[in-house]
Amino acid sequence: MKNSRVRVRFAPSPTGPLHMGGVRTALYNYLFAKKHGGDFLLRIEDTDRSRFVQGAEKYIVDALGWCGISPDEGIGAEDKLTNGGKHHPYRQSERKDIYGPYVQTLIDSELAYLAFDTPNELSMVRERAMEAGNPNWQYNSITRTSMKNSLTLSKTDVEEKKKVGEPYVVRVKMPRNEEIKFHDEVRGWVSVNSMNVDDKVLLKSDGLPTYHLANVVDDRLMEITHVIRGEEWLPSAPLHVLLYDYFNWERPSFAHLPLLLRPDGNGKLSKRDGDKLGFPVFPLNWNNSETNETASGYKEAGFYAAGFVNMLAFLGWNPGTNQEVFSLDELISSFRLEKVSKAGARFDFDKARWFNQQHLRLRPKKDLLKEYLELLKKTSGHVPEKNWAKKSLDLFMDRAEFVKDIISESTYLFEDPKSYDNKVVEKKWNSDSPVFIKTLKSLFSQTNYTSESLENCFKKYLSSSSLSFGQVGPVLRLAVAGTTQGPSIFMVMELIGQESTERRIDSALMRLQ
RNA sequence: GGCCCGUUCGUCUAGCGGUUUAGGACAUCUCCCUUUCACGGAGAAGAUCACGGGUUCGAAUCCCGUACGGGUCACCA
Repeated sequence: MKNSRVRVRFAPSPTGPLHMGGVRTALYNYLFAKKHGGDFLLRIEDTDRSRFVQGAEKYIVDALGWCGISPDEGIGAEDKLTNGGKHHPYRQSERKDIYGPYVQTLIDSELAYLAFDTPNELSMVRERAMEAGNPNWQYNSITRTSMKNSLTLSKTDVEEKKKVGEPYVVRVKMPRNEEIKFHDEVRGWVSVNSMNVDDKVLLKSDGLPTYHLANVVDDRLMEITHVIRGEEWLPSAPLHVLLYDYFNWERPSFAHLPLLLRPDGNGKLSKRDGDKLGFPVFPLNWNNSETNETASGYKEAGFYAAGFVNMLAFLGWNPGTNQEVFSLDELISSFRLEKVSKAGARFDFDKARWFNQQHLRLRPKKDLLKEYLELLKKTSGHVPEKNWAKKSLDLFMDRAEFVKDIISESTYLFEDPKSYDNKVVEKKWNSDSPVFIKTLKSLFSQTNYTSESLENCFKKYLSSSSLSFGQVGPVLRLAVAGTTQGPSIFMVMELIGQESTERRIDSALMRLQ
């Protein structure tokens, strides 16, 4: 497999929306594939029909699409390749019939066996073990000798049971005492004694394979060269590795990624955290059709896909240089599995916002202007003239992390102040103030309403009346904008124009008397 | 609890035996710019590299133990 084309896969189960941890796993897979000129496939692992959630698969495809990490093959790649690719179907429920023969070869070579124990019987055994002080009963090389399976039952009994249709599962036969070793691309050598891994179910009684079997068989069939997945799979990796050996297949490379942790450090980030933690955990909004609640997504929160992806990439990976702001293409060329860290990473929303700010500044002016105008229209209905909008964008974008910040910071460009900042009123507004702005209003009316001449005019007034900027500036700003914050007041006046400025001054004179 | 994985500033991390008075970024604070707010610039504070033993002339870097954290123990993925 050393010389073959790199092929990786992201294989989520459609049990709900994909959360940011899942997106990161997909991202690392994608980056690795693209870095090596390989393929990134999306396979849906829907062998557990009881946990199937309507709309989840579409959500996964949409979310990856938004991030710009669309699959080259499989689900979501139907527009690129017929049926998603030559290894179709890519939905495990549709591959149901593929697994049988593989299970049979294992049974034939006595590496797997049939087990007739009912779920009820099993839970009773577990319960009894629990009472006896064993909290972790396992179906393994020792206990299987006293269970109802094809190893303990006679051949005719087994045939009889099969004939009458008694449900059974197929379990893998784990060796009694063997070191199972494999090399992990991020952790180095990992070794587990087979004693500690149980006789996992390979084929369920409903005829569908479990993840363990399906994942190994499909990865083989789909020619996957590198299995890159979350650390939660590390404990079952020895089983998967053993399965490759049992089938006599060359093992793919494995890489187990560190988990995304909650900001408080207590456990991994999970779907259930929803918005409880004060930030979205999903890439896109997700409507839960049962509860009719919406969990918020990064896209709708105003994040750029590029910023979101950049931020995710740095949660557990670092190029080893001081560069932090990366485009997708830059991530691809810099990505190396060896630079993935081993420890879990706590998510930090502040840093996420910072990444977005960086990407906002990287945006082509044209695109940013378009986004600004669109959001402006959507939120307030204002449709300003393009050149005018360009100026206001220039004025306000420095202080924004998101496009929506530009809108909220610049509302007074569109609407006369509804109220005046109380602190400034108390501090700066006095009996002289009305005279100042009344005079300014008439002086301004005799000049061009451009920031330059307005400012000149203002300064002339200051020197001729021996006034300081501090006495008059804030008062003017208060009257025009209602607040003391923001960019140059002369630029603001230029943008809102003479009529509006004079109206605001008059209004302030009335309301602040 | 068993097994597995991990542990460098509050957070993400650089570091892969000597170039380290442990570097960067976010957050925090100070100053400058702006008589505003941000942006920007300069700077400060912040990590005895979890702890204890080794190995070595020399360890954040290698080994062992302990502690702590996380993951996982289903006919779920």
